[in-house]
Amino acid sequence: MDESNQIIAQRRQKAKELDDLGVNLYANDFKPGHRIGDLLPADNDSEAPLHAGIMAVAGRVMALRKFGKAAFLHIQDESGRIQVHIKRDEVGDEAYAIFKKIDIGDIAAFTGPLFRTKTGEVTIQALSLRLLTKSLRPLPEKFHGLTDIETRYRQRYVDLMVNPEVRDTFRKRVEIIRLIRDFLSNRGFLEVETPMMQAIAGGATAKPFKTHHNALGLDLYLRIAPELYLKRLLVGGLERVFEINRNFRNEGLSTRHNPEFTMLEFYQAYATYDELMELTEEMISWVAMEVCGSMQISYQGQAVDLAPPWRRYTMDEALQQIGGLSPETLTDFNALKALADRHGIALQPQAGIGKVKTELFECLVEEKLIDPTFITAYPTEVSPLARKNEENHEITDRFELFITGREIANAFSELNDPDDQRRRLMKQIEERGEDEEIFPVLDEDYLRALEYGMPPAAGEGIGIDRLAMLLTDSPSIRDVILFPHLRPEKQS
RNA sequence: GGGUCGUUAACUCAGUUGGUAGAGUACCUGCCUUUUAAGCAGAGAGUCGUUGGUUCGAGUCCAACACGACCCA
Repeated sequence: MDESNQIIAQRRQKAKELDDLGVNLYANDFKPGHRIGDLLPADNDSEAPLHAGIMAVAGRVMALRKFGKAAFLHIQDESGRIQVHIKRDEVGDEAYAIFKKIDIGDIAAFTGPLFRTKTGEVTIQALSLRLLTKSLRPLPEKFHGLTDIETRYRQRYVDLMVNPEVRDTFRKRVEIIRLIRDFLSNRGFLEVETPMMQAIAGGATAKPFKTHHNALGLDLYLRIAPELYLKRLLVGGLERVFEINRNFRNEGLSTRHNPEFTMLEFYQAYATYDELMELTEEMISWVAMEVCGSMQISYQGQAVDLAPPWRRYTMDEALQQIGGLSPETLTDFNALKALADRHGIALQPQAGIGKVKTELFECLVEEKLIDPTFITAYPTEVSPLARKNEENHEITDRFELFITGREIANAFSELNDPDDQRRRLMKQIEERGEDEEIFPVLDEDYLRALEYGMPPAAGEGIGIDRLAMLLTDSPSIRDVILFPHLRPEKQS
């Protein structure tokens, strides 16, 4: 696709010819009077009266059918696509000569009244035209469009231009986030921003990206979670806070993982994880209703019913009823370890019964949870920031939400006992194994904050990308991230 | 990290047993004032991902590498 390409050379030649005629190839003095979508009758009503008067629209030329002294073309702006009819007799010889040098892909403006063609299509009868931006590269073919996945991700601008369903997906993504903001704001949550660059990357178990601040002579990490900062705000007296922003994890890429991804976290003082289950059901089903028009949706051919209430299992129940474990196995550490071994699960020597159960759950149960399902009673061993259950200290007051076999949310009543928190973080550090990139040091300031007293609270994280995948029926996380990470192209 | 598949014109794709590369769209020229995958006629366009190897001869066979997709870890 270098500059010696024939089509590009021809377009550059046309651009030069237009320039020689005194046409500004990159004019910025035209103000559209109308959005294209506003000119088109709703529901394709073929009887609807048309707007009267002279319309002035601008957009990208997406299709062009020339007939010598007249032509039809389609121009597209963000709101829609409309046909334009242009006749030499209407616009004059000079303007028509310029029009003949306009290519598919150029951005142009047209003015004129609306009419219907004999096939009934609402069309602008051009009285004048302006070239606004010359395009030097050809658009993908009109019928098959752009389907090559690599090009679609690398050149998302072309993907967005020619694939309306891609524009639709990203509009829905924006809408999902807006609705969540509204939902939480209406419940008195305050949207806050906490550091992306952290000296200690806490709040989750993941490898962070490392960076360096020159003036401070300080290594910093891109955050893997905002959790510990948001809970500091609870200490400070902000009783309902949320943040929707990027987290960064220095791990592999897949259809479900991008190294930077968008996370909602919210915290509510004096609430418990039970209340957050209700809030989550209400919020996600409402967002689905608003975005998809129904709570019964389809994901990759699979029916998913998002209407509350949602199923709830404790982890032990799920392991028995869905994973097929017997009650005896569930309490027999050696039997659990043997079962894990049979499923090829590699366990650290220090792994306790809670860790083994969690691994078995991920292996045997997770992918079978298609309709929304809350899994509660997570082992304390795998929940270092969650409050222990009052009756049973081996489990926490925590849930995770699974839909279509994927973890969508993780929430718990918060641990606010500073001494217990210190012990649990220390245990994590001791057991981190050889991987020192995880949990580099104890976050003493967080513990100090807890010592001031954090109100009892519950908090939750929801993966926005995965929620967007679900509600836009997208098979890959890359389909809901505008510019997903790929290896750089070779520079020619 | 491992496995499978893919990479050919701007786009979407063919390419047989190894014998100097094809189509549609796009682009260019001509005709054409209600078309919409407009039509008709004609022309041009390729480092077959990269680098090696086998061979008289490689898009095709072999190897390594690059990029991507999917699956597994």
